[in-house]
Amino acid sequence: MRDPVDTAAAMTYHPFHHTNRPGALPLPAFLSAAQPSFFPALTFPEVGPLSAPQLEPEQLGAAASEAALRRLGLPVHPSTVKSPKEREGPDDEPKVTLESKNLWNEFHNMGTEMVITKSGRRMFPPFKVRVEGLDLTAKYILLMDIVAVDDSRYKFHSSRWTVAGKADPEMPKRMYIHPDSPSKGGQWMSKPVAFHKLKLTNNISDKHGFTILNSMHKYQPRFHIVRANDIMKLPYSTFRTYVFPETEFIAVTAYQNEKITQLKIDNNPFAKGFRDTGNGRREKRNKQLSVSLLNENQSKAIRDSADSDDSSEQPGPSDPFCSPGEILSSPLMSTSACQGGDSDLDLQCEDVMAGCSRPEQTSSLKSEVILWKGSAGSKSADNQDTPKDRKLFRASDGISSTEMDSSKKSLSEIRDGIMPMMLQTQSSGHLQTLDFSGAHSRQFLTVEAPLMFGPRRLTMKPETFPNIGTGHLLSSLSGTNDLGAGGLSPQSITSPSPFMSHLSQHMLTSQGISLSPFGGMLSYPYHYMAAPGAITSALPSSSATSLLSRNRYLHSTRPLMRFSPYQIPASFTSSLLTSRSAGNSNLLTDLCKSGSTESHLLYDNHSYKKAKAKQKTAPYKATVKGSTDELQNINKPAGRLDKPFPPQ
Amino acid sequence: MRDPVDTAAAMTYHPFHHTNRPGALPLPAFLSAAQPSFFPALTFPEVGPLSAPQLEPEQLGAAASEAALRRLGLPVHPSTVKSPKEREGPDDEPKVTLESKNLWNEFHNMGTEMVITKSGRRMFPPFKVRVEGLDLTAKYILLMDIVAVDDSRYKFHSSRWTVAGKADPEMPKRMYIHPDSPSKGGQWMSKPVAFHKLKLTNNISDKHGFTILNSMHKYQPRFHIVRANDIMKLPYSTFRTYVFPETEFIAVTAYQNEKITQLKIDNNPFAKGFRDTGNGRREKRNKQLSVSLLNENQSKAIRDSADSDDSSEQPGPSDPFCSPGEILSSPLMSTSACQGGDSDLDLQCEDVMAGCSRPEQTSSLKSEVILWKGSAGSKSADNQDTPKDRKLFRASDGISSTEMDSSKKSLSEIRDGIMPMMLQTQSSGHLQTLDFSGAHSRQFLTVEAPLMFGPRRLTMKPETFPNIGTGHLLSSLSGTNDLGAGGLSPQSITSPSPFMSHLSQHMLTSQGISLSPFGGMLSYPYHYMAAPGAITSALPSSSATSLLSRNRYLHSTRPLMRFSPYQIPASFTSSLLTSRSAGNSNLLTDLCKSGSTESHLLYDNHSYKKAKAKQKTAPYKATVKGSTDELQNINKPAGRLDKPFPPQ
DNA sequence: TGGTTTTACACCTATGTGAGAATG
DNA sequence: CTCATTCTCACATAGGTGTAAAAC
Repeated sequence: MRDPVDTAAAMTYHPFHHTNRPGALPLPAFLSAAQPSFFPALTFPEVGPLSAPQLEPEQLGAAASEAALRRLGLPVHPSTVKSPKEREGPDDEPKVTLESKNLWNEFHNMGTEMVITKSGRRMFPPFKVRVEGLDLTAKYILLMDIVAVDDSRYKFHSSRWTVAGKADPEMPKRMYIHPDSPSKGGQWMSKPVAFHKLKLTNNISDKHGFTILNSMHKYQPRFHIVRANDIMKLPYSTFRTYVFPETEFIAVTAYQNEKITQLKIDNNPFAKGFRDTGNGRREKRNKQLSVSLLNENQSKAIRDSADSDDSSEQPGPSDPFCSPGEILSSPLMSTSACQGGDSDLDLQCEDVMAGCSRPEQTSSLKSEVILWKGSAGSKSADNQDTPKDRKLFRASDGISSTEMDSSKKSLSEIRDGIMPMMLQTQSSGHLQTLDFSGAHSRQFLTVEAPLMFGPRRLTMKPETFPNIGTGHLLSSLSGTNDLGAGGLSPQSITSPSPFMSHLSQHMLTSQGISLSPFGGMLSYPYHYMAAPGAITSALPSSSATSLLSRNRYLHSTRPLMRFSPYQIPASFTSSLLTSRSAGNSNLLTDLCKSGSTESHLLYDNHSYKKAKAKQKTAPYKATVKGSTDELQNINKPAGRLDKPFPPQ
Repeated sequence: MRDPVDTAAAMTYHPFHHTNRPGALPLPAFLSAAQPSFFPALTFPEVGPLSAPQLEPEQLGAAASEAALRRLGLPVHPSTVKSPKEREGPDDEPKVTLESKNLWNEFHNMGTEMVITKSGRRMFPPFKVRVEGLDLTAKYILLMDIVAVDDSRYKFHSSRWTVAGKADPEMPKRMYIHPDSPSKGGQWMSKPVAFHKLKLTNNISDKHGFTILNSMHKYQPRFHIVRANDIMKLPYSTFRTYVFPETEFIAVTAYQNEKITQLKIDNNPFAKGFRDTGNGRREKRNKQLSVSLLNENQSKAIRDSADSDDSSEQPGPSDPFCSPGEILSSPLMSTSACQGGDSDLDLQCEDVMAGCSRPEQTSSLKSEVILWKGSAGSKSADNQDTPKDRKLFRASDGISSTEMDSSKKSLSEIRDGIMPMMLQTQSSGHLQTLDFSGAHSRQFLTVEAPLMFGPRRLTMKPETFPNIGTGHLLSSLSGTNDLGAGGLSPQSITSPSPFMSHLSQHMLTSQGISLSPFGGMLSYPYHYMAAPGAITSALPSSSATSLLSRNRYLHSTRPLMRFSPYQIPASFTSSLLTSRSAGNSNLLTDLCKSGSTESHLLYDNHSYKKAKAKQKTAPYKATVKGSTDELQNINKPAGRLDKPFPPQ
């Protein structure tokens, strides 16, 4: 990974222009072979840039590879039917590069852990990407979300992570809209796009709009690009989803692997106080400094250089701003970052550096990227391993990308028991004017756009999705866990069904703004929040109700089925579009009240936890079937919601 | 200043292409008139881009204008003799724009104050510039320094700053090399260049490499661009110096003007805790919120938006990374930032935003800039006022720029008692290999380049420079205070003279690296540092000694003469090239020891202060002449140094 | 008991406060 | 010795981070 050769040839994913790296390693046979065989009869009326998986030689470390292989339900090419004119053109084949790849890989190689706390915790290797290939003047909305990787719960035993049963139910995932959205392509491309404000929490009652994760579960951050000049248009826009396998992590409430702890301490500027140099951090440590001595030292030096690095906007407190890990090729440290070629300092990294928005970030261009290419649809095994069973297309120097268009009609064909997931949105909307006034003297934003939600169709093959999925898209599904190949029949918003409950739900709290299709402002977790006094939103008992996102637990009396993170593009999601911005809740709540609102205490923290605990002991299905009472308890508040959506 | 018109036409300084703004105000007559008359017979074999002052209409506020007028000794065109082939070509006419102009102006209009503390303090409106017009692939070194504006000491009385006597002696100023240096033009231009790490201190024993300033004195930050692919080549490279008058400030140990305090609180993310919203900051306040109500509110809202802004690299702790002030045209707040035209949110600021590296920084493009154009040579009055006496060329929408080339032979002619300062470097160098190893596991940097220091010639007219000058270039001069028109005779390194003591001194501590022409590493303030145990550096008593920079106080037995900040390009400086990077001192010290070193406790803090105090009561010259004993005390350690440099 | 989770803490960086100290 | 100007320093605010012990 620190191979000079790697740094020489920057590989970023680009749909059409894949660079073949000279020193590229051969792609595992099963992967290469799998590619063609898995898409024999899939129909791609309009083969999008991502429909035909582009395989790149793998470059990731062993750990990364393993983890990668374990992940299935990869990106799905929606193969939505788009007329040529509707396509976005050649300028819309954005290339996305993960920043701090080296750092991410270091973590990934030993099993990244992300602490989740009640008050919310940032991700440490910060999730930051560099985007290229956007239309300079077109506006885009960039988002990210974090979805469950599988339906397993993990435990850290004897220095290794092992599966420890079925996953706990996932809370609906929020789509985090980058605060700068919408912005012009030129702006987005001018510098790496960071998602620092996205916080992770394990507090299911979180009112900040943080991403709620389950401890000891594995997650995968995803990045989305949507060409839209208005957040209100998100639901009908094409989502281009990028997944960087090395950003996978296991959520924990306390670090399990000491090596991870050490890596965090060594790299996170905010944890300087725990570094060996003197103060704090008593015992432990010492031994785990040998993970890969050379690498460690190198990267350490590199990271520390961030201290003296000034290039970032406003590095702030000692540099917490500059993710040290991405500062890998500062001109002054090119010797360590770019070991290849030139002995002349001045000539190093020239090609790579040129055009980079930040010298420090150049490194990512030099580091390899794993390309995960998802095909249309994938069959999901119960758990990890047996990669062949899955339509996982993986390659190095790339990322997986999915494109879906929820605003256009889409059709799909089912072949070989595999079918691309499609969502058809036949709008019949809602015109509303939302005046977003952030609290705290924030900037004002007035949006006036039609918000349309209409009949939608979802066609899919259930097995395609692991039991634990995004949850933020279709957080709950009615029906059995093994539907026929024909999948669920199309659901229309006019015929409310739990199945569609989350499809149209919309919630934006980016920039402290929450909006709902109902014309009111909603406090962040309105659809499952149990916070006293929190207005949870309007629930017109008519068709509009189907637009409301509901927690999957609402339907726990039936087997839960969730989409795999890799299979459900965020575009369908729409569910929770949030952005951390505490402090505005009052205003939002008030605004919400002004609309047609009702409080829905879906369930409380306590009962939820109880259910969760229960689940840990028994397999998921067992829980669903055996302890319905418990879940019923959780879903009590859902009763109301269930009315318009009879358990089918 | 918030005039929409201003924001429409972005004016940045460009040597050849000066844009004439429609609504430009006429330039003060004396300025226009002064220009030609002051350079009647000056010879400019190769008229550099800056030799002929370009005047731009003024746009600054009253306060800014006043301050600007008060400043003299403006940029000097070195008129160095450069053969056509040696010139850098048309690609080397960089345009530089100060970021956060609005914020800077807000501060400037009420008298910017910068707190200096023992432990070092950042500047608050962060000094950040956007550079354009560089050669994409050529390497550049960007630097900044802060120099005294005049030789006055100030006091804040009855809500206004007034002169309170002669200035105290200045400590040698360090040239802060941007940590990313050297980097390609493309890299520098890809985003604003920030100098966050530069810290201000009043601790003359500072070992961090911070910039040492005198409290209650006025300073002017300067920005320099040097086309060089190696830091070692700095001394022989052409420096393009840019001065933004609105960044002028008075150093204070405690804020004097409450309005400034409030502005800081309102804008500095790190001071959030003092904002009115609840906690901290008890009394005071309330009234000073009316400076310009509308503006205040606007900017306030704008700044606060930084909180939700995520676009910066790693906003880190609460956003300290994004200087709120510069976040003036975030896409979401364009309504307030861009008052003109479109009502459609999506269409606002399009032209301005396009191509900007950061949406927030776009604002600077819209704000006016003051252009200060210095001509070759200037006559300096004793103090402020009487602007006519000075060759001050000033215009709005520009900055002053100076170009000097210390690596080429230079000749000058003396006319009208005014002569451009010139420095001729006839190299006869020193080949050395420096291995820079930062402490703290920092990155490694190995530089192998010839470091040449040879016979040099300095021709100048003493009166050209105010008594208080940069100090970092020629911090002390032997000879009388009023030399004849012929100026000092050329000094050669082979004939050591105090006059040249600082010319060749070289010290780099950027990235925690200090290098000296002697092949050893030097701890930062080695030439005047009094810290116990700190190695102050080698002082070979041979010709090499003349390369060592020495504190001006070493020569205080003679009248002190310093260059005006505007007249001495940093290129000659070379004296102190530093960059904050504490913690490396040990290593550096050790390395220093490995060379031919000796400890020189030049003087201690106490005696220094004593001398300073003394100076406050009596005019500068008086001090020099009358209290030699006091100064002698300070210079005691200098005795050793004086040996090779007999008091002439 | 043991695996998790929670929580009060201490540390880091940055910033302004305000009382007390140093200086004149 | 007093008064006023300056300066210093312990604090408190803010936010992020891991720790260790307690809680669950």
